[in-house]
Amino acid sequence: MDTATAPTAVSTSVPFPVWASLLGQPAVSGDELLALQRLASTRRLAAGATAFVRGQVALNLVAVVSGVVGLGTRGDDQLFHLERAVHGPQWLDISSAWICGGYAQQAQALSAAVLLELPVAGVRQMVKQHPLLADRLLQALAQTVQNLTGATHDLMSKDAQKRLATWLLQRSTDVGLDVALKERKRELAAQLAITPETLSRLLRQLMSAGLIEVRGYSIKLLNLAALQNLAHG
Amino acid sequence: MDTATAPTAVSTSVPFPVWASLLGQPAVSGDELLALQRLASTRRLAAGATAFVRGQVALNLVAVVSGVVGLGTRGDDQLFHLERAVHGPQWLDISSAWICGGYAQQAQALSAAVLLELPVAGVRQMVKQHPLLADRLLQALAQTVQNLTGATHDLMSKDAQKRLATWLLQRSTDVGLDVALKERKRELAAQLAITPETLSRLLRQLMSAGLIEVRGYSIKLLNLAALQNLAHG
DNA sequence: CGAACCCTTGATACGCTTCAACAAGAGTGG
DNA sequence: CCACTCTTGTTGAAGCGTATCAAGGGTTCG
Repeated sequence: MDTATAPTAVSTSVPFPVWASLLGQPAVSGDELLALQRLASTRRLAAGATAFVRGQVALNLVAVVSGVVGLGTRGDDQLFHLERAVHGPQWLDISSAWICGGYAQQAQALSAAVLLELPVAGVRQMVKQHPLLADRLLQALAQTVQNLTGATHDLMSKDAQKRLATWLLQRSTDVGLDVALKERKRELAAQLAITPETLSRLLRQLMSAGLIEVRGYSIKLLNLAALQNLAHG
Repeated sequence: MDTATAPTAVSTSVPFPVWASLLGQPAVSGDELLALQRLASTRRLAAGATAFVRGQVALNLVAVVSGVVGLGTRGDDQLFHLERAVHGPQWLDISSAWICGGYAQQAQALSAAVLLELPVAGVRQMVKQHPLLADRLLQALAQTVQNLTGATHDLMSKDAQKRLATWLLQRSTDVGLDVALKERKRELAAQLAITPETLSRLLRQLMSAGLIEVRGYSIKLLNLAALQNLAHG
């Protein structure tokens, strides 16, 4: 257990790059940033701790500053069924708070993590005087919509192999031809909406076909063209 | 063919209830509405006409005023694969335009339809002077995110029967215990991400179990409790 | 050392798709 | 009017894709 077993709400300063990552380019002015800083509060979560549950009244825009937080639903038997993993710094939920109603999902820290919480009431006030902030928030929400649209599309019209190929290619553009898994394979499987067993079989299958090379948590892409063909064909 | 074979861009006035439906409550002021009216342009689409295609640069927020427009992707062979049907008055795409990049999906009129287009550049200007509009847009986007989150969740953790039960119950709350299909069954199937054949079998199955009664395009729910049990269990 | 994970592998089962055939309207033209 | 075709929904048989269950190997850690 960490020293921070009880989630504490402290007004710690959040580093600038975090804001840049959340609000995108062009950067908001230092003026607005200061106001945001005053509004924001941070919360430390121990691994396994719950950030919020489905249905809980959403008063804050929530972001992950550092660490990994999983989004999903609690199963019937208290068990947590992971659907998506969010690595900081990134928004965790910018949609629920704008609407009267609760969070749509449950969030649970997969590692020790630091959360950033922005009371939506305060943000509403700020938006009135800082149009640029409104623009950044609209863009962030729009990006979320695009991502989710892509995810739904993939789920509806691609099989597991195609989804895996798509995921590998997306990761490769960030890093290079070597994809180093930052997550457990079971978390990757959850993101792809398949079981760990199926993921294992698919990786073996792609390896046998000579498209990739798997060594533990490091995957080397050997045949980009074939992978792209798989992903989009 | 209709009289409007060529999509025409005319600055027709859009009725008030449409704006109310798009922007939600509390209503924006008449002042802002007038400015929006000046900004907006409408486009008539014949059945089958294409509103926009995937990748096309998105300059407008797009809404359906009346009629039905399908969102999906063009298959390999020019064929259109339907993923979601949008009935007017409702937003068709409020996310793509905010981001540098194109539309995420293709949109095609399923019936004769009227589109409303708002140039995002103009909306950006308006947002600076009308904070209430910004708030309404944020809410609309947030609602879209919630809907998509729900959709992805359903796809990942519910089988076809559960999704159908969920859909029936959702429709029933709007209308009553009789659900009258406004769409072809194949469109419903597409929304549920199943084939028409499977939908037919599922309906028969639920009918045999005495949970519903199907007569053509009208479905009567006979056992709400059992359906809810199916949907959420 | 055993315990607790994580990943793998195999056998089997189930859900859904695909393909093919067919019935029931709706529109069309002889 | 009938024959024709087009569309929509239904039904059946077969097959693919993925989940589930069970077992075993590799680590890490107490």
